[in-house]
Amino acid sequence: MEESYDALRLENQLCFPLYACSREIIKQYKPHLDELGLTYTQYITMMVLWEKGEATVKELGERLYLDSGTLTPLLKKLESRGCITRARSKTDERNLMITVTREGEALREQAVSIPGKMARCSRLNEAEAAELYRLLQKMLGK
Amino acid sequence: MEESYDALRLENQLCFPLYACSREIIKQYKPHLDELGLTYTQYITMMVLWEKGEATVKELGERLYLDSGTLTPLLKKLESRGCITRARSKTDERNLMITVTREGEALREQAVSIPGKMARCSRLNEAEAAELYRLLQKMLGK
DNA sequence: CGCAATTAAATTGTGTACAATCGAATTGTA
DNA sequence: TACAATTCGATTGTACACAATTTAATTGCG
Repeated sequence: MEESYDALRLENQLCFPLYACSREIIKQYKPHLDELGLTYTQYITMMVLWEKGEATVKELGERLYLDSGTLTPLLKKLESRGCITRARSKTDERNLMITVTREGEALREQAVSIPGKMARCSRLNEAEAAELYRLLQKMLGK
Repeated sequence: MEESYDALRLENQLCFPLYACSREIIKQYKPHLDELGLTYTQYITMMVLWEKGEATVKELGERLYLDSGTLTPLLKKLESRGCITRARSKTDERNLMITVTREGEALREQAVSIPGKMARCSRLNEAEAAELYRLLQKMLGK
């Protein structure tokens, strides 16, 4: 009747350190993002938009693995802050086009120093970070 | 005036794949956890409790990197489902002792098959999973 | 063409996360 | 021993996440 519950131990899960690590690092971003008045999710959304200039909600969702239930309220907040505009596409009104404003572009200049600050306090060296990146991409099927 | 915003590209972040990967894997747990009526956070909480039999809210928080703002409502739900009991410690009333009930213990038998099911659909081989685990632990300062 | 199927966002409801604050119990020290 | 400081959990408020449903626009097929 003695059963082994070893597989159920928290230390034997890969998912838990992934989940914990993700949240811990997002916490480390917070003081830097507070200076810009952005949350982490808003920050990665702006990253996609800074890179492309504009994108539909659908494209943002595919890139960030987020759905409209998360993005719609988040984008409305970014709009009310003046960082982006939201407008239906002329050619297909189902699509909502998100565009970075001048004010949103200005925020980019403040954001550009953040990756360096974060890299400096990482516990991994460059090779380890690269390997971690590779494994995560593989896990995501990329 | 030409500036490099390369560091701000989503592909150049370590945090984003970590965050995306964590959420994608938690989604893969969902159909299995639905059968037990547990959310992912409730599942890892039960994992700690199954292992120890009982723990204070503080101990759970340290182990799971969660605070009372998250744990208090979650534990009340687990209590109302009959999986755990919540009782103040006799020796120090500030501590709330969480104990697994017989019903909570029964859930463990259903949960024990989950890690195997999850491992089988992973895209990483055993060596890669071990290396990923090591890097995440190092990142967490463990 | 007409209309069913599909698509894109928005909405609704539940459940985390987490910062900040509060209140009760305990501890350390003058 | 008073009492300030600390500790633990609960509460409040904001912001995601995400499943499920709804609404409006577009597409494709008979």
